[in-house]
Amino acid sequence: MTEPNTNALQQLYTALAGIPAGSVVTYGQLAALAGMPGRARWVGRVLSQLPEGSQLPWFRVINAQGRISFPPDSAAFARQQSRLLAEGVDFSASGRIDLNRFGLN
DNA sequence: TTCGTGACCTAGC
DNA sequence: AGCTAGGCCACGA
Repeated sequence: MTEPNTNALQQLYTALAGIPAGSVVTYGQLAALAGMPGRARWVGRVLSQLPEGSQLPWFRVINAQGRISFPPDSAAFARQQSRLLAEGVDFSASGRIDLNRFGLN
C-alpha cells in the first residue's frame, strides 16, 4: 500500500510549488503545509536531496530566523540569495529577511 | 543498537 | 545577540 511518507512528500512538493514569487516560507511552515507540523528537519533533508534541475522554488525556503540556511561564505548561499533578490525579496543589512512581511502580514 | 550529524524550531537565560 | 537544552527524524558508521 502507499506509504504515508510518499503522500507527504507530494504535499510538500505541491506546497512548495505554490509559494508565490517574491515571498518566502520557513522550513517549519512548509512542514506544516505538507501536513507534518514539527518536521522542519525532514523538509531540510528533502530539499538537500533535491536534484539540481528541479523546477521547485527551493530558494524560497529559509529558516525561522529569516536567514538562509547556508554558510554566508558558501556558493550555495550566494546562489539562493541572488535568486531571492531577483524576485524582489528584501534583505536587511545583517542579511536577514522580515518574516513579518509574509507570515503575519 | 548506539552515536554523531544535519538546508530545523522553540524556549530560556 | 549569543549559547544551551530539548524536541524532532533520517542516515551512515
